[in-house]
Amino acid sequence: MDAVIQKVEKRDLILDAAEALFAKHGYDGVTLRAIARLADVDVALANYHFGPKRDLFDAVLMRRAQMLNSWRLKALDDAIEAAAPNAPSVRSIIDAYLEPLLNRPHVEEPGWKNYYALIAYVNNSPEWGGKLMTQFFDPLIERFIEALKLALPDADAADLYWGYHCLSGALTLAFAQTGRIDHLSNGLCRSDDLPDAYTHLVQFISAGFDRMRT
Amino acid sequence: MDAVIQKVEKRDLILDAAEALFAKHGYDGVTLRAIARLADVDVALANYHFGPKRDLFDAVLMRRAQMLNSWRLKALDDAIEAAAPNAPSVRSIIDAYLEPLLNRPHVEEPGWKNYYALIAYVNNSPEWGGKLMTQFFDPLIERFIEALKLALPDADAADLYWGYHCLSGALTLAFAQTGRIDHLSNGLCRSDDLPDAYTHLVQFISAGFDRMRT
DNA sequence: TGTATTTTTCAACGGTTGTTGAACAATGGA
DNA sequence: TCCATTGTTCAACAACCGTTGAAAAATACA
Repeated sequence: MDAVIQKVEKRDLILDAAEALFAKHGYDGVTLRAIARLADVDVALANYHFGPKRDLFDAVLMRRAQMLNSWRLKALDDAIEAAAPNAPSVRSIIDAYLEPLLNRPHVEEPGWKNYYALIAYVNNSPEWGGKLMTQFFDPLIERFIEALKLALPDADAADLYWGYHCLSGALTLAFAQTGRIDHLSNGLCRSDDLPDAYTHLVQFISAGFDRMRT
Repeated sequence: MDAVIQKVEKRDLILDAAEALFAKHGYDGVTLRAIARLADVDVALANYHFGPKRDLFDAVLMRRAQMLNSWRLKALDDAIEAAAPNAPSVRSIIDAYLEPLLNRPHVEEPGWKNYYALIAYVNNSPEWGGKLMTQFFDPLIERFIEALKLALPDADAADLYWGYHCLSGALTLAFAQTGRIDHLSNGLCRSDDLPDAYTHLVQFISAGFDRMRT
């Protein structure tokens, strides 16, 4: 009976609304007025809490990036530890990268699905892909590359980087839920079935790295 | 000495300028005035030739999609014929999908690099990825899926569709030239080196499909 | 309670957007 | 040459943009 009624801050409502709209229409396709309308809040309030529009965009990206990075880091450490003193398997490394996207208490929350679509937008944008993704995610990804070097000691370094690039592109598109695979497969596969996408991604991407075993 | 001086139509200048800007900033990040300025043309002219902004965007997409589709179709037919009466190899099919992006007389033309970046934007957009990519490319892709079924007769259909989805995501990101892999690899790999990207893509993606051999 | 601080609203600013209709220039066939 | 068609420019429209400063409301603290 100690139900905690948490007051929902308007600041968070703005973040949620911005996340949903930025994910659907990109940075320039969204107006502060549309965000304010969806959050049921005055236009000026976004500027009060976050400053200019661009800073609000960064705040949306940052919020979940920190959570995701810590989950992935722990999953990777667990995989390495579980295999010690042997090297971790390729598959366990790829799984540590993907599994935190799903198997956390948050899966149901629609905000995360929006966030995955937003990351796809950012990752593929020549304007921001190089800078923002590097800033938010690459320190962690260095760790995954290092782990892959343990699993594939004879692999060429450039091959590993290009391999991760393939993983990144495949993952962000698959989790962007664009509806394309639904059309292409005539309904056999569904964009919004992230667990199914996850299963196929692990399989397909692991095979790509495994071939680097010389 | 029969040099043909071809008059450059302003209509084409608008298409080129729109392509370059849409690729960099997305649909909503570009104004008709910016396009007109880059093409050195009056604002109203875009509307005269293409109608509303959205139709200009479609025209940009369509122009090279038709060329690309015909080249890919021919490359696929050649691969199937070369292997006949045996089934074509996975690698030859993937190569038929990727090779036309590079080995054509146009490689030097910067417009194509812009176009590849633009396709990455469209493919990953929840707003258009499902509709536009389906409309412009999927009829051809059905043919590639059919060819893959010949090469992998025991593979599950859903696996093939998800496999193509991985290919599509990896390809569009790699060819978007976002500069991210440059940062991540500390300059070892270069985003704008499309031939290098192509080599690694063929290798990595072929491995993913090859594992479907049961 | 009264006061200081934070949060939220309101109204408005200058600037930019896509689009339009009318005027002007270029072109092509008679 | 003339005219009809096509291509291009110009000026302007209403609508909307991000941002701001001041007023009002809510909250926190004494």
